[in-house]
Parts: sequence; structure tokens; C-alpha cells
Amino acid sequence: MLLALPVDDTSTLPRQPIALEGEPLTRSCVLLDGFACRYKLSPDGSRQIVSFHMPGDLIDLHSALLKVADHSIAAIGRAHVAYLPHAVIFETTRRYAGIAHAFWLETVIDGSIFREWLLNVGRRDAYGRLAHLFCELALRLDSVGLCPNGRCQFPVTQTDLADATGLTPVHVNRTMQRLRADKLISTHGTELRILDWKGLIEAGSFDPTYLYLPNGDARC
Amino acid sequence: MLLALPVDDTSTLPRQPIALEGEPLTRSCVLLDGFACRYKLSPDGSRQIVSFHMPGDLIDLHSALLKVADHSIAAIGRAHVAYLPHAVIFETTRRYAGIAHAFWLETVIDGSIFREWLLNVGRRDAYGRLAHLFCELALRLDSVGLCPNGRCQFPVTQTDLADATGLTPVHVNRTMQRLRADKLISTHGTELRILDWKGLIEAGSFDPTYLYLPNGDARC
DNA sequence: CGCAACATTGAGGAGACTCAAATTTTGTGG
DNA sequence: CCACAAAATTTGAGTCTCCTCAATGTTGCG
Repeated sequence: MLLALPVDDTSTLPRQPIALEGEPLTRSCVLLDGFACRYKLSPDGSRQIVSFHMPGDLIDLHSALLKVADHSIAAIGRAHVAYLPHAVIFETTRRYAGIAHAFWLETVIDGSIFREWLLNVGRRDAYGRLAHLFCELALRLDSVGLCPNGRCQFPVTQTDLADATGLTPVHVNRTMQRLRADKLISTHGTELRILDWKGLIEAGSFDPTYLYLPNGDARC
Repeated sequence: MLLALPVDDTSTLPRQPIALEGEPLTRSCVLLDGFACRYKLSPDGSRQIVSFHMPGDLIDLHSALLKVADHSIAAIGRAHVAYLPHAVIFETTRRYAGIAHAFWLETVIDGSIFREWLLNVGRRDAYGRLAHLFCELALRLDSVGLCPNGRCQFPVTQTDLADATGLTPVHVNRTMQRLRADKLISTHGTELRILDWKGLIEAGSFDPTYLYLPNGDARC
């Protein structure tokens, strides 16, 4: 549905920024293929990833209402993106109330995920944080058919995971070793496997309600 | 403007929950007077406050699009709230495109603040986290005239601050003593005073852009 | 005046960090 | 298909921020 709208451009990117904090905003990004993340930089140089995105995600729809970006977007691994001009978004919402509603809902769910991340970073230890994050990502991937049998392509590095969970890469590494030793997950190159859904959900005290997935929570 | 809409009810509350996670949603809350916060509970009982609210805030506008609440709302100290039925919200957005746009923008800014909080909790130490939080709250209060000369009524307890910053009350206490010793803030009962705006902004590496305040950032 | 909530203090422990180096994997070009 | 460089992962040792537990002041309110 989204792709039926006239998009501005399409491009492939290795691991580069797609949009930068502080830039004026004229269009939103649709992720066609690969992974991406949004992140903020603190003045001292450390990075906080605030969301991960997978194929089909309209990454920064909210930018349509803002003049300046408060965060950056970067590809993780290789990615394809399309650009949706804000003018198109507004024209569409003006014409179709249903789509306007859907866009608003998208923004609302975005906020719900941020709240859950806040709980994750603020109140869980490293083991729980990573378990929770893997639950979320695997479930979201599964909901678009990209995680059959608990296996998915997962180009996210341990440094990325550290920046998303508020930990250091070293500690992420040691914690993932525990997750593997406990037979909750395994990694083979860039492939991630969920070995024990139930255990992972418990380790991360994961409840998928906040994702508001249409097809529900088959795995939970 | 908002208060010209027909509201459902009004009530005063000591420190009780106004809305609970998991409840079905039929109306949104407008805070008329006092302070409130939104929070999530993790299964092990710890609490993460995800936002603070001050008079005039439409606290959970986003709930209009959701069937179930993913968080709770509680008053901090005494508070007055009005309830805005979702039906009224939808009728209004259907009739007035400008208000629909304003509502969506409200949701978008809400998300921007969550992203900044994620950076705060994930990437700053206790001293910076509290400094940043005080900057945000004082500036938001100032923008509605509730923090003249850097003084404001501030009924938020140290336990609340701990739940908002991902720290423990004990550590918040010790850190606030440092903020006071460094002459950045002072407290007198429930009154909070910003003694050194510049110092506080630097300590919290605070940049108010993410708040998208209409009247700008007089203090920064 | 007395209870309850809040703020403060102390001592000890643990999770996470820093720094630095080694090892493995990945990607690229010859 | 191999060699090399760059990136990512892994390991080790030592440190520090922040946490836990527990007790003691302090303030607000009925």
C-alpha cells in the first residue's frame, strides 16, 4: 500500500547515515530491504540507538510534522530505502481519512515501543535487556515473515546492541555468551537463532502487548 | 481551546493511579492542576516512570488509538484532571483538520521526548541524568509560567526521580547532594530552585530542541 | 502529638566499565 | 581461490559507579 505512493528515490547503502540530526526535513524514509536504526549522539560522543527497523518500516513518518530532525538514521549492513516526500504524505492524509488515521496510529505505536525501551534500559539488568531486545526483534521479524522457525538474518553487531541497551560492547559480549550457554539463542555468522522462545521471554520478562502487532503474538 | 471541548468529568486525587495498565481505554486525561506521571511496572515490581506532566498537558492522547493501556498514570501530590472521551476526540478531528494535525503533532513530540529520555537513561551517569531531567522540567514549567525566576513548586519525590532515571532512591539522594553542593539547584520543602542555569545545562548536556517548545528556549 | 512518608547516612557488595590485547570473521582485490 | 586489511568478537585484569540492606533523622498532616 505504501509503495503505491509516488516515492522520491531509491538507493543502496553500506552502513552509512541516511539522515542526520539537525538536518531540515522534507521527506520520510521507507525501508525496503535490510536493517536500519535511529540514534542520537550525546555531546561526549556516545551513541544511543532508539529503535531498530526492518523491511517495510516507515522509519521516520513523524518527521513530516517537524522542521528539524532530533535524531539520525543509519543503515545496518546493506539496506535499500525509498524516500516519501512530506508533501505526498500530507496530500494523502488530506484525501484519505483512513490513511491519516493509520499514520497517526503508526506514530502512537512508535511511542509505545519507546516506553517499553525506557523500561528495558532503566530497569532490567544486562541479561534481561538483551533477552527482551531479541524477543522484540525476532517477533517483529517473524510478523513480516523474516524469522521462520526462529531463524533470521541479523546483521546487528554487538556494538549496535550495546548502543541500544545502554551497555558497553564488552559487557554485551559476555552477556551474550551467557545467553548462548543457557541455550536461549545461538549465532552463526549473521544468522540469529532463537533456541528457546519460552526461556527467552522469561529472561526478558517480555510481553508483546506494547508492539500492537496485528497478527497478535503467536510465539508468546 | 482544549477545555472548550465537552469534558467527561473532573476530580481531585491525592497520589493515586488515574489510569491503569491493561485497562480498556475510552477517554484521555487532561491535567488541570498539579503534577502527574506515566509509568510502567516490570514483572519483578520495579517501576519506570516514562514521563512527567504539568498543568495543561493532554497526558494520554495516544490512548484514543489504542484498545488497551500499555502504561499507568498517577498523580504526584494533589492533582486535578478532566477526562476527554475518545468519541469527542474523533468527532473533533473529523471536523477540524487543524486540530487533527495538532493532535498528531502532540503525539510526535511525545515520541521525541521519549527518545531523549532513552539517551538520558542509557548514556548519562547519575549526575547528568538528574541535571538533564531538572533542565527539562524547569523549562517546561517555565514555558507555562510555572517557574518564574527559576523557582517552582515541585512535589516530585526522590523516589519518583529514581524511577524516572533508572536509579535507586539512595543514589538519587546522594547525587542531589552533589548538585546542591555544586550550587546548581536548591530545594526548600517542595520548592525547587534553579540556582545556575548554565551550569545545570552543561552538567546535563541539555539541548532543548527535542521539546519543540513554541516560545523557544529563552533559558538556553 | 504521633504516625507515615520522605530524606539522609553508613558499610559492604556486585554489576558494569575501562583499558588493552589477542583472536576470529568478513570483505576486498589480486 | 588466496592473501591481506579492516571489522567484529573474545579474553583478562583491575576499577568504579551504582546497588543493597539497614538504620536514623526529618517533615507533613490528621
